[in-house]
Amino acid sequence: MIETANRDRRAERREATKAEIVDAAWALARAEGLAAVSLRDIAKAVGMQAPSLYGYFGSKHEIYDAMFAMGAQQFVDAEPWDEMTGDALHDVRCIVHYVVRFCSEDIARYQLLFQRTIPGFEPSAASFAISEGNLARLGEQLARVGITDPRAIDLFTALSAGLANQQISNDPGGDRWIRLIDDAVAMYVQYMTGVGEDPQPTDRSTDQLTDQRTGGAPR
Amino acid sequence: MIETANRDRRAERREATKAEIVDAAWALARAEGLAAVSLRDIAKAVGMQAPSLYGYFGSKHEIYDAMFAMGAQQFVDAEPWDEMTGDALHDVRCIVHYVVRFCSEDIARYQLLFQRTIPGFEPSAASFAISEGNLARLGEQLARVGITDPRAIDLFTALSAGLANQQISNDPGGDRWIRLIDDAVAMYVQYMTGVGEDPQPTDRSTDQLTDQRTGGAPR
DNA sequence: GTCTATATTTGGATAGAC
DNA sequence: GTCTATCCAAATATAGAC
Repeated sequence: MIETANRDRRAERREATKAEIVDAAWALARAEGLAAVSLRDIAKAVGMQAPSLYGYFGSKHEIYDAMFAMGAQQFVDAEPWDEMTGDALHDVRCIVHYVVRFCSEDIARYQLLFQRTIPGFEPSAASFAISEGNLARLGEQLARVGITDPRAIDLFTALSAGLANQQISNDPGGDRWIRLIDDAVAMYVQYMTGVGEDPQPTDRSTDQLTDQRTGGAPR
Repeated sequence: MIETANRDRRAERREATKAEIVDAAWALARAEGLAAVSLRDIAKAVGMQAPSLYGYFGSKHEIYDAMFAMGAQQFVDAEPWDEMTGDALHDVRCIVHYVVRFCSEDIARYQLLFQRTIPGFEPSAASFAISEGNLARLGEQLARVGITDPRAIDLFTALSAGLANQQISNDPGGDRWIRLIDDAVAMYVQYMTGVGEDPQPTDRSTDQLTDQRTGGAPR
């Protein structure tokens, strides 16, 4: 019994140290860029020498994999699905806001999770499963507001990815494309659900994009 | 006179060699990834030793810069603007097709031109000017079909970038998002120009995405 | 578990002969 | 202009002492 207790304590300590290492790696990635992360710097950040890291991870790629899993898990944890109302416009808007903010608030995380920027790195099956779960739950939510066609879902991901990508690439730290989300979602939902219900819905929605803020200089 | 002629020939030869080096660098980037390009490999590809490259470029970043300029110039050269008709739907569709194909047919080029994947590299003013010219001409074309609002243009770039990004990241070599372009453009143009002109335009367009190809399994 | 020491590889870049 | 030789730095990873 005492032995088991000791083992548990040791295992807990070990997991805590691993988490500390991954946290340090993320901090470095955010500060210096994902590709600039080195074992030396990680070790220095946690008060170790580089070789000591091999007591916790078998290779640098294993650290990347743990980072990947952590990032994907963060997406799960902050999911906005208790805010869903069943109204398509509101719910889709809410989801896209969440996705774009999640991507643009941490570019390094975005690159590791959604781009292929680390040469030779691929997430393990376990880590990748977290990501696939995210996509599946997203599909469920879209289905709940009546969007079930695979092509419609692909268009949704393209729209979200495009807004996030432009925000990150062309206005990092700003909100130039974030401010477009509501209009983009209006366009999408309108196209998906049909606008025939409202006699003249185009007047208002078109104005939002073509007449409003015409004088506003984009960054 | 003879001296000038000799100088010209030498200059031409020099430019030809520089072009050869940049071509080799691009070939390596496409084969091994942008970050995996090394001076040694470039030199080997053109039949030189690594230090000889410094007779043509002052640093590796200068080679990246020349690659950037070449990629941006390729975008100019293949521009589809002699195919413009003045019809918004047709022209926008044509432009998006061009952009998405340009991006997805060469991922290394896409990464260098549109993502920030090389740590510490920024294009020179001259190279960047080519890119800005591209964006400006794109804006002119959109204006010609009545899309002038900065926000509308931003939404256009987001939509194009999103389709290209998803195509590259999730279906490289395929056409899963390329096949969505026509629908995406219909959605966009419909939202921009207003659908009030057509009594019931939503029936057809909605069907395209929600009912058509429902059984088609996405990759 | 952590360290020091080191192997190994691979880069970019420079010096100087030819 | 191109070469050989070399420098220097940085990175991953391993061996073995403590």
